[in-house]
Amino acid sequence: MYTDYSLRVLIYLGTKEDGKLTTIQEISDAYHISKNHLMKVTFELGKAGFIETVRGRGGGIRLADRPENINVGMVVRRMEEDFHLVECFSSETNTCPISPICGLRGVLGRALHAYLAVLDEYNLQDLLFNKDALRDLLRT
Amino acid sequence: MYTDYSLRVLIYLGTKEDGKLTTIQEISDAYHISKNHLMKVTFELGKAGFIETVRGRGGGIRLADRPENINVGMVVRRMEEDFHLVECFSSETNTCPISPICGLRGVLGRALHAYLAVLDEYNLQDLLFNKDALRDLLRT
DNA sequence: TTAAAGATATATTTAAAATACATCTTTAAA
DNA sequence: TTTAAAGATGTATTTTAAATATATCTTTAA
Repeated sequence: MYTDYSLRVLIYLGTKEDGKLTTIQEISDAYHISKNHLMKVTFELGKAGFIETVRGRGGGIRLADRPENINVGMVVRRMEEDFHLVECFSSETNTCPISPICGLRGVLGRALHAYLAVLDEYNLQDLLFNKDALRDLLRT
Repeated sequence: MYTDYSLRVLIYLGTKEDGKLTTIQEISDAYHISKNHLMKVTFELGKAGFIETVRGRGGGIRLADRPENINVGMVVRRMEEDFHLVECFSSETNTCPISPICGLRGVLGRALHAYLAVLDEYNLQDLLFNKDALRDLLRT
């Protein structure tokens, strides 16, 4: 749900010097997305432990760890709560009568596993290989 | 978009005797989903060549090929037009300033590829291994 | 010729995402 | 010690897309 914006926030923070704080306003300006919405994203990123948040004047957010240690698969798993491809993935709302014996969930589950396995091969550092160019595009 | 219902329609048709026609009404009743919506799904399934449609009295729909020859990956690819995980996947509406040099699209693209590769390993016949039980659940 | 079936366009409803608004808490600086 | 800048948090509105509904048309077997 917050996956897109979460990754963008982490990329933004990754272009900053280590330990430097960044305000949500600044990221909101850079990507032209709602500051209020970003506050929720950063709140979740903080709860999940990917970033540190510092309240009060002079505060802001920063990566909680080095980019090499922030795994893309983990971020997606934490920020995208339901990978609900077909109705039967969420048992509360499922109404499909064949779900008890249907092979679909297994097949789609295996596919999802493969999807996340690829993301597990990458960390934030891999997305920052051209850090200088990213900085340029984000500070114009 | 139509993926869930498309697969359910194909499973339903797969439980029928070869060549037998099934009305959309019948499938709508079995799954308790909107007949009008299913008509759009079957229309697309027909256009994509997965089913044959027969208009007029006594008409209906049937699989266009044997279940072994209907690949799950192909169905998902055809029925789910946009696998739009982050904004930059659809260039028309993309506003992300870093998309020209961002590594995210590549990584997510590779993950999507792995996802579909798993689905490519399965065909409709694989989803019908317990055809009799499926029939029971669908005709009650 | 009529009724049953799919074809097709438009409109409405529903649900979720995105955004906006408002108020609170924290904390550094004046 | 007050104030302003920052994040925290809850609620409401807007936007978008999916799902459903309505209506009319075409096809075709009985």
